[in-house]
Amino acid sequence: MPRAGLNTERVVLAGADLADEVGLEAATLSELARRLDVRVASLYSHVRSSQDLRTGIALIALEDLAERVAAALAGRSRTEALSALGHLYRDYAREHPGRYEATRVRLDAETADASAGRRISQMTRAALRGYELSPTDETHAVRLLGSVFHGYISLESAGGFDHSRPDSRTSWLRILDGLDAMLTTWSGS
Amino acid sequence: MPRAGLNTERVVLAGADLADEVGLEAATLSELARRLDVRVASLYSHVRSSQDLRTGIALIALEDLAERVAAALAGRSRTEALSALGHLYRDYAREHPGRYEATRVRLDAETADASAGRRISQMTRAALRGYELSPTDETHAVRLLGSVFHGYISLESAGGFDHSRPDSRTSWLRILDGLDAMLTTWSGS
DNA sequence: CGTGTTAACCTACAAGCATTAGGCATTTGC
DNA sequence: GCAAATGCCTAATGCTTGTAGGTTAACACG
Repeated sequence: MPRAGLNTERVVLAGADLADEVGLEAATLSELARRLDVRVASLYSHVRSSQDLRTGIALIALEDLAERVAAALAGRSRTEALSALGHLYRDYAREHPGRYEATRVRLDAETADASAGRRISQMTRAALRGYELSPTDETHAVRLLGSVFHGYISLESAGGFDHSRPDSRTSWLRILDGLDAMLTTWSGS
Repeated sequence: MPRAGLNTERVVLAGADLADEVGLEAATLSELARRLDVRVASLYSHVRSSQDLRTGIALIALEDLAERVAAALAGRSRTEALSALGHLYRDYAREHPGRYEATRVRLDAETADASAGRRISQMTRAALRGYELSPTDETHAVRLLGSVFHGYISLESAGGFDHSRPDSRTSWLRILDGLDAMLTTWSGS
């Protein structure tokens, strides 16, 4: 019988696609094996554990995001950069819900440090430079943006804004606008 | 042999406590049965399913929160109300991490409608009245606050702000301050 | 004080997932 | 063509959820 010809990368990629389809929770090794037409035990040659698969998906997602962040921020600053970042995250979460979910799994310190996560926060920080905040406020701002982006996306994907007016996109625009104004105000304080 | 004397309320309460201790994910019916010194199957007399238990925990948590929100908002408006709300959520999430997590489980429309969640959003809306926003902006503001609170708490509890300066509380204060300023600005637009 | 009903609890079982151990077969490098 | 590495397998264990159906304690009532 012919082999599937798997390796770690292919397994994790297939895992990421599966997570996008059925949600991270439901992206089990069993289901993955079924899709790859392979026995569950075989996956353990490529992935250490179920948790390890999730970590792998998270790393892929962070790489994806870092790439998009870099592209989105090129040549932009302040209002434009902020808006680009906001839309980017929201779009990514819609396009790749499973991968996005995975970015919230806890990584141990070393893994997190070696991940694209660091690059992302550095780029975000750099994008905020246009607001001319104090270094401390820059940190607060990075945390604020992370919170709003993640929080909004999370509530939205949980269906929190469905069936209620105004539509979600309108709120999103208004919020990005508000954040821009807020950071502009921070410049002076 | 003596009976444990359980009923739905006691089981769900014990489930909530368990979730606070070990996390919502790890609060399984098996573990719960172990703690209550009862067989797993017996729990099915009180709870329809594992998901049903989680829903029950969510409803408890929403009740808890509604109560606290009501107390926190009494006699406060604008800056004070916003700050009280912010601290309240953050404190609750620290005090009852499992219950807080449960507030994020998807509820079906009827359940959500009958839950304390509605009351919470109504009270939140009322608290914002002091900013004299347009009805539309009031909705945007409720969504923004929900996003920031949930997002920050989520990132913080995932350890995102550990081992980095300035400490998390300082950022939290700064962010609440910024939100207040932002809503104040919205009044005029 | 029996007696019947209800509710609490049980045993037994089936099915799904994660994980490990150990073995066979296909590729690949030499 | 052969050895080593790699890919995949079967088998078995343990944990979780969930269902079916049986037993017994508690309690109200004649």
